[in-house]
Amino acid sequence: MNSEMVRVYQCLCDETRLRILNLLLDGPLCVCHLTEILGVAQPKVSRHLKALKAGRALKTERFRNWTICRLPEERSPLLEANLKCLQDLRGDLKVFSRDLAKRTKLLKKINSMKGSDIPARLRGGC
Amino acid sequence: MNSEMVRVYQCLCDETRLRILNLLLDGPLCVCHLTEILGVAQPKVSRHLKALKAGRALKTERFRNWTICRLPEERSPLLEANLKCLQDLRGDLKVFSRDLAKRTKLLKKINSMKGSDIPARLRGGC
DNA sequence: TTTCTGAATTCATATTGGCGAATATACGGA
DNA sequence: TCCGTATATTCGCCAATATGAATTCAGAAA
Repeated sequence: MNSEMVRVYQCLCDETRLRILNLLLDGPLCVCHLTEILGVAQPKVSRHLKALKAGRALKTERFRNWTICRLPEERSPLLEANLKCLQDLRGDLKVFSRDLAKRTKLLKKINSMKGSDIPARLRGGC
Repeated sequence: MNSEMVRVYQCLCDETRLRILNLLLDGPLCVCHLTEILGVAQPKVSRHLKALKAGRALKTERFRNWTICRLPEERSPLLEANLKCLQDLRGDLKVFSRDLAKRTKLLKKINSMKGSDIPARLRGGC
């Protein structure tokens, strides 16, 4: 060690990071939308994203000015199991449900605006 | 939060604590045996045990001079899932296998000594 | 009571981690 | 080229955590 295991747990043991993973379970988001939904300062979000990347729990992709965040397609068994746990438990925790509701609302607002030229695979993001 | 979730992850994100959980998956152990198997200082073990208890990932029981450590019978879904992960992954990580081998050796040595008067449910412990 | 063993706690210190505020960088558009 | 938007990084600070060494505490045995 610090084995893969410890690194994964290290990035799971923070509330903000769990909230981010919870949001990304429903699809990609750009940093600015994450920031808005979470209601925290942007540098803070950025730092937590870095931590998640260090634990291989997050991938980012640049599109124009935006950084699109998503869960990695290939995940260690440990990460996979814990994402599933998060899925299962999200309903029980107010923070998580509230974030998801905000997410839905925000994306609806965006989609109702003039058609964006953002590629489909990034949609829902920015 | 700090929800149950974060607390669980907090106690999983340390190598020594994972090693302890790994050992306890195979049955109870007293603090002195844990100390010997792990090969670390006793106060350090003691402190990590305290951390595990804080995350409800460990129960202790006093018997004479010894403190017997075991996994709690009732575990949150999150803890349960991660203990299962540990089971699955233990074979891949040298530290874990080495600890288990040491454990086996130590217990064999102890059992070959004069019959102890320790209750059966604590056996394997001290 | 004294002594011994096993375990927990304290102390001082070092390391890490998170945070807000400010600043820097990257990049597209005017 | 200059500007504005989106994101990342740096800095200074504080809180939390980990550690070794020493000490204390609890209980059993002599």
